[in-house]
Amino acid sequence: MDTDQVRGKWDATKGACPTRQVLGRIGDTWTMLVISTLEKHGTLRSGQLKSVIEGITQKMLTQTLRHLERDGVVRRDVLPTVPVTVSYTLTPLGLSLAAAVATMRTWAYDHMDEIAEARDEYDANI
Amino acid sequence: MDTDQVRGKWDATKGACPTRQVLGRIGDTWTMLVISTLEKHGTLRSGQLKSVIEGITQKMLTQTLRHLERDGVVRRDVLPTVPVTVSYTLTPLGLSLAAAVATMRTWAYDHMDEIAEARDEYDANI
DNA sequence: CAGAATCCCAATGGATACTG
DNA sequence: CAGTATCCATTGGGATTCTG
Repeated sequence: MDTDQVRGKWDATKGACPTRQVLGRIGDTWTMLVISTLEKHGTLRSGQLKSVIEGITQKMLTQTLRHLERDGVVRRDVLPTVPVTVSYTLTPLGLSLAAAVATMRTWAYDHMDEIAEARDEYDANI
Repeated sequence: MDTDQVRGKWDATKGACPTRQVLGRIGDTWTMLVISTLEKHGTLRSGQLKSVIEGITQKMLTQTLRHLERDGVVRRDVLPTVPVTVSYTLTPLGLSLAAAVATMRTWAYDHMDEIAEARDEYDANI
C-alpha cells in the first residue's frame, strides 16, 4: 500500500489527498441523502429508497449505492425471493460517516439565514 | 423570506433543502481547499493562494473566491496600491465552517485505510 | 498583480427503454 | 422489483488571451 505515499505526508493542497476524494463523494448530488435516509430509517429496500428520496432516478440511486458499497459504507443484502429482494444497510463505518455528515448538515442548518443574508447583500451591491 | 418555506419544514430529501446547497458547494473541487488554506495561513493575497494551492487555475480560484465571498464566508479587501493588492480572509462564519469541514477531513483521514481495504475487497470480487 | 473573457473537452446526471 | 444500457443536455473546469 503506502509505497509512494507515506502516512503523515498527506497535504490537503495536493490532488491525491484522500480527504478530497471523500469530500468529493460526499458533495455529489445524492450520496449525502442516501446516507442520511439510511441512518434515519435503518435497513431499506431499493424501491423504498427510491420513493423516500424524492427526485432520484433509478440510475443515480444504483450508482450511488454501488459507490457506497464499494467504500464499505453500506451493505447490500439479496434475498432469493421471486422477484428478488434487495436491501441496504449502513455498516459501522457508514454510521460513523453519517455522524460526521450530520455535523455538516447541522452547520448548514444553523447558518442558512446568515448565508442567505450575505447573498442578498452581495447581490444588491453588484 | 420564508414565504413558501416555513422553518422547521426543511427535509433533506427535498431538493430545495439548503443543506444540500451548502454540501454541494463544499464538495466541489476547490472550495474546501481554499477554506482550509485560509484557515491555516490567515489572510492571503490572491497570488499567494494560487501558489499554495497546487494546480488551481486563475479562473477556478477567482470563481471559488467569488462564491465564498457571496456566501459571507470570506472577506475581500482591496488596497489601492499600484498595481492593486487584493487579500482574502475568512469571516467568523468562514471560521466556523472551517471547523465543520475539519470534522469531515478528520473522519476521512481516520478511515482512509478502512475505505481502501473495502475497495480492494470489492474490486477483487467483481 | 488580479481578474475578466473565450474556447473547448470531459464528467454529471436526467429520461427512457430493456432484461431476469 | 432491481438493475443495466443508451442517449443526450447541462455543467465543471482547464488552457489561453487580454485589460487596468
